[in-house]
Amino acid sequence: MRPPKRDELVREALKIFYREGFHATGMDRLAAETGISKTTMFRHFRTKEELILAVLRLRDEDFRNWLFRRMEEAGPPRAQILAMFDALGEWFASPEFRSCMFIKAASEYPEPQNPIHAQSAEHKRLLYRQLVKIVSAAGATDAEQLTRMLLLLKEGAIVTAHLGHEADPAGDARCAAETLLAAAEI
Amino acid sequence: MRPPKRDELVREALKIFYREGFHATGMDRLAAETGISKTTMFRHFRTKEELILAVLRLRDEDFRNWLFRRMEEAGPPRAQILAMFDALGEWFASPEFRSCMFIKAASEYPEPQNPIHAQSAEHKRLLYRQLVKIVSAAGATDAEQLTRMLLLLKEGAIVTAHLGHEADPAGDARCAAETLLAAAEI
DNA sequence: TCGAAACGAAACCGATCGGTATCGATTGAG
DNA sequence: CTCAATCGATACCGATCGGTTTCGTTTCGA
Repeated sequence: MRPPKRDELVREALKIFYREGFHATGMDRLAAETGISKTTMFRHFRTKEELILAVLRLRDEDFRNWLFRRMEEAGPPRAQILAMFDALGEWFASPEFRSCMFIKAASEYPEPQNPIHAQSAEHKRLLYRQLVKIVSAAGATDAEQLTRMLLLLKEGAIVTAHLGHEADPAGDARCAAETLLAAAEI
Repeated sequence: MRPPKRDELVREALKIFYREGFHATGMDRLAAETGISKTTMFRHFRTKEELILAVLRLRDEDFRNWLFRRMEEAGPPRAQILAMFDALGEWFASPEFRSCMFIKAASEYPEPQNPIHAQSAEHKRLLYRQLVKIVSAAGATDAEQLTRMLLLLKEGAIVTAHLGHEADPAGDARCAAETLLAAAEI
């Protein structure tokens, strides 16, 4: 039982930051809602920013693990790519869905040199590197370009699902992705 | 010279909110940076939220006017659609670019029933209605679905340009759009 | 059993939050 | 000229911000 409170804090803070936003969530309310004292919080993290960075690290791990595990279950590369959009659709349908944590973080910390912004960008870079392997395996001629296009659809679907009236952004994205794959002879 | 300060305030507040975020910008600092006294600010707007809503109304008008005027210059419907992505590319290249104001607003006010969130959603809806006419004129069989797909690319390009390492998200989006148009026989 | 480390309760810090109150100066239309 | 509306300066309000300090309690391995 070394630092269990630290992990518990990061997990709980993730939920609250995701639900309410970063600036809107004060450390006092964080302490009240998690049941973890402010003293303990600031013993593990010297600043709020450090806590946020830890939260984003956890989210990056959780999200990429979840997404690519879902995709792997689909079988061959082409099916894996399309399965990404099916997974997104399930995510959007959950009542807790409130857009992408990293898009939100970058929105609240807009300067590119900000550590929180930079770490959010890193998440997107890792996603890209992971996806480009699958697109390559699917036999794409220009796998990098196709990957970038597919990720545009993914990001667009996320913000549209959060902001939109649209019935099924994940389905639209999947449909567009099928067209892109067909044009790439995949 | 009826209420010139009001308009000036909204214009200046737009810049600052866009640059720094909503929660991060206090009314005191807004007064200091605009040179308009807090007294006057609160005479025109009863709350910060009312000011933000006015800012978003202005932004909605400005952005849609700018974008669709740019598109009209391109000539026929198909060229107009592609011109949207060229316009985005120019926007991304400007040093003041910091993502989409409405995506940011929805990020900071995540609950759908929040007035700021709702008004941001309304902007996206107006964009959709305007674009679907052009896509229809281009001769699309399912203009609504095609419009939704094109807007996914647009939103994806915006967040990727803000968050990304990517060299040219607008170019990638345009390229994907060309594929979608070709598949729709346009 | 002892000591170090992890924890909590609570008070405290200066700064800033959104918003108000008071009062006097400026201005423009009748 | 007058009167009402617009504006600014300044001080103020209670609440909350991120962060610290103090001190007492719990826990667990050596």
